[in-house]
Amino acid sequence: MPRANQTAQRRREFIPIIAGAFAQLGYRRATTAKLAERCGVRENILYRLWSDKKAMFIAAIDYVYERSVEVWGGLLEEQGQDSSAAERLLEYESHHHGEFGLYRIVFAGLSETDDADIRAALAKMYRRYQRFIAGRVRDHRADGNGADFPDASLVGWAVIGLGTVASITRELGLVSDRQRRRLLAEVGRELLAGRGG
Amino acid sequence: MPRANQTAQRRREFIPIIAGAFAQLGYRRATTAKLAERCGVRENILYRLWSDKKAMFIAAIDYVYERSVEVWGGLLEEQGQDSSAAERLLEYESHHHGEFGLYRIVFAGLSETDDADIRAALAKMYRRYQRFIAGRVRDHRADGNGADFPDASLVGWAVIGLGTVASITRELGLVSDRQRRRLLAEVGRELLAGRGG
DNA sequence: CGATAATGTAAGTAATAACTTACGATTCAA
DNA sequence: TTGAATCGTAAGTTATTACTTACATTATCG
Repeated sequence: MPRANQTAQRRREFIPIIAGAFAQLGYRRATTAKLAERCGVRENILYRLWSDKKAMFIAAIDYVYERSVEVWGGLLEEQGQDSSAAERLLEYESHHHGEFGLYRIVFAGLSETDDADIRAALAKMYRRYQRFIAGRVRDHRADGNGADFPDASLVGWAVIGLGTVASITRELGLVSDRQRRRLLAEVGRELLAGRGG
Repeated sequence: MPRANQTAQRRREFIPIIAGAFAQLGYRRATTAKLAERCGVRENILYRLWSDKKAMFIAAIDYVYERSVEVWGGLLEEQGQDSSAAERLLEYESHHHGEFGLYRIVFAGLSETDDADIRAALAKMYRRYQRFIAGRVRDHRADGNGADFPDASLVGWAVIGLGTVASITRELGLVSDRQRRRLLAEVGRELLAGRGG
């Protein structure tokens, strides 16, 4: 009998490295040669694990989203605080957002949006992201904090927009870290609270 | 004597076409062959007008920004209305935003941010864009509408974020046109007004 | 052991795309 | 008319890169 198949294990081993490369370099510059080099193997090894480069990219999107959700999930479980999960999420993001390269990968993907599979992967990720945030906003408001306008689903999108622009300003060195933290905290809190509608 | 040099004229003639191609295809997919084809000439003609592809891209960024500013400038001059310029800007953007492909070009550029020249062009564009919006927000508030918190400069960035996420949702077909309009109008108006701080 | 499938290396291939070169055609003042 | 610069075409060239193939090595389990 031959040796056991380690495919799943190796995928798990390589995908953080691959995601990091896509985040750092973008889709096109992250050549398969570079990906392989960073993984410490030859290209054909990667091609045994994924059908093509696109599949590697989509796997990276999924991975990076899951990492984010893990962190956010942890924030939800921090009980016994007087802040809501939504507030903690904002607070966390204002300090650590974009840590896993989510936004850089998204930008890379958005330049490839005429590819149906990449579009679908991004769309799924955004939908789940927005739903998660909107849910936290609803919880926050249900606890008697703030009004119901603009509605939580719109606020979900707006918070994503806030995170995106925060990433852009960091990427391009447009504002100081302190200001970026204020942007997320002050505007984010304002969106969260809504208006007495 | 030879014939007159038409360089500037031709640049003006081609750049909208080139900008359109970059917006539609992204940086890498907009090959110089395609750009030339759309302009109805051969590649070397473009290379006589710009030193390289990067220069074409940066020219496209500038062009697209200037088109936006033209439109917004027009909105400012519409006097005799009871809405402020900031409100009209939001209203306009909620219906027509992204018309000139600004966001698609930006996404393309953000995937090339390790190129110093492209970074610089994008950074300049963002700074001017944010300053313009923040100025309108200040005017709006100075007329007695709303408070001064969060401050106009942060709101400027937040509005850009709003426009960005609106473009993403459209790009990926994530929300209906109607909801996207609500996103810009309702959340935008909320940001504009600020809180009674 | 030893057969077998997994794992690895190294080289190759074919397509693409940025950029160039050679050269002919056109315009226009002198 | 003509010479010189502009304007145009058509064909290279060179580098890159996604993906493949051929083949050697290794680990496992009956």
